[in-house]
Amino acid sequence: MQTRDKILELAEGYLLQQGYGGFSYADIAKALNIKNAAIHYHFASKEELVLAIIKNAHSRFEHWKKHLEVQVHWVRVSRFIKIYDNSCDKSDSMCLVTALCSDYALLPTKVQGALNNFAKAIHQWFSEILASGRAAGEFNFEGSASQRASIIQTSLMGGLLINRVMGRSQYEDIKNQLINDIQS
Amino acid sequence: MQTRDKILELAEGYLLQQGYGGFSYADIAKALNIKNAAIHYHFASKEELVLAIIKNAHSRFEHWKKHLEVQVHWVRVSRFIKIYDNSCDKSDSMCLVTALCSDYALLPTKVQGALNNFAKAIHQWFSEILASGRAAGEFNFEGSASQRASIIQTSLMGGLLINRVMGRSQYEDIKNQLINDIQS
DNA sequence: TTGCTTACTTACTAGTAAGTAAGTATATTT
DNA sequence: AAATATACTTACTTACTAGTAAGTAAGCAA
Repeated sequence: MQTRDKILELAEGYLLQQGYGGFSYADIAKALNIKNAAIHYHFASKEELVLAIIKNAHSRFEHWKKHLEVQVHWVRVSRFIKIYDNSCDKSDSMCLVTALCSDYALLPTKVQGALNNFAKAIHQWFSEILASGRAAGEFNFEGSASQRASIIQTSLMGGLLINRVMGRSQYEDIKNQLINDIQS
Repeated sequence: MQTRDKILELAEGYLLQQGYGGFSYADIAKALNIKNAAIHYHFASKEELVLAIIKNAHSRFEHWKKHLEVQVHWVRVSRFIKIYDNSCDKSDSMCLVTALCSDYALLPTKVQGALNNFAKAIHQWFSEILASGRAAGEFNFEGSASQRASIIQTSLMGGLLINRVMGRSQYEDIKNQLINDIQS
């Protein structure tokens, strides 16, 4: 594994745990036993580094989407929720959207833009799944698919945060009830 | 208004917008046209300052609760939601729990503890309102009151975050559907 | 074998973070 | 009038931030 990829992986981990302002080049350098400047060689600025993280996550999401196209709607939804479960397992991380939203005011404009695109892509995909899943009789819920998608997404985002203070059981409670709320 | 209170008010505003790591004594000093060290006179450390902010918010919450005891359940719930609306209005702030949860790993232990108590108090109050409101026939929803409280609270938390990238209309969508979901 | 690229290190800068020690002006108490 | 407390300022420290300039060792290409 190349240094560049190790930096990306580590930085993403830190970002999800501490937010944009919560990690430094020094943290990464120390963990990889390289020098601060070596990171600057691969990513000229923190802006570029985080931009690369978002780009990576976005492209992973696109592949994940395509990979799941063969599945029925409820499998796709449960896999979507599983992503948040994994964040919970992985040292009480936030999701990428949450981590960046919470530091939104500190973000360089380009990072805000990339985050915007990513958040929109997730919401659009999830809304479509819920809409066509309902049409297919797999789901049953009140309100528009877009509204239901927003509630589930934001509740999982908040759930990962509240997990940090209230513990895993509350996250599980939320998740189970969100699933119940779309059950036909 | 005393300097101490001005510091508290300003610091809370910064905390809600930028998180724990996102504001500094210098920011506050500049805004109040005093020196860095003057803040240390009132609050020896950032830990003490944020502890005072949480204590303040917690006691405001207790008074608010008591003040609303005469109201029917649905008024109390709509006032609760109104708090999040106000955060949205006030320069796209997060709520206090969100702001602190997102920087949880950076928080001094005492701050984590105070946050814990505050988050628990909110959830407990809200669960009780939903439970007794349902018993009184004012609400109708699936699952336990605790689960429904968690969903509404975390979804509003996430809603305030997503408002920053997706705009106010998505927040409003979430809010309206959350209300619909408990309507009898 | 000379030159160029890759992937760094060394050594630094300017700026900012929280925090502190000592001094000062004003008001209050004795 | 003298002593004390309040609410600061001045001037500083230590530690860390992102970022940079210059140098270097290894590998590949002509």
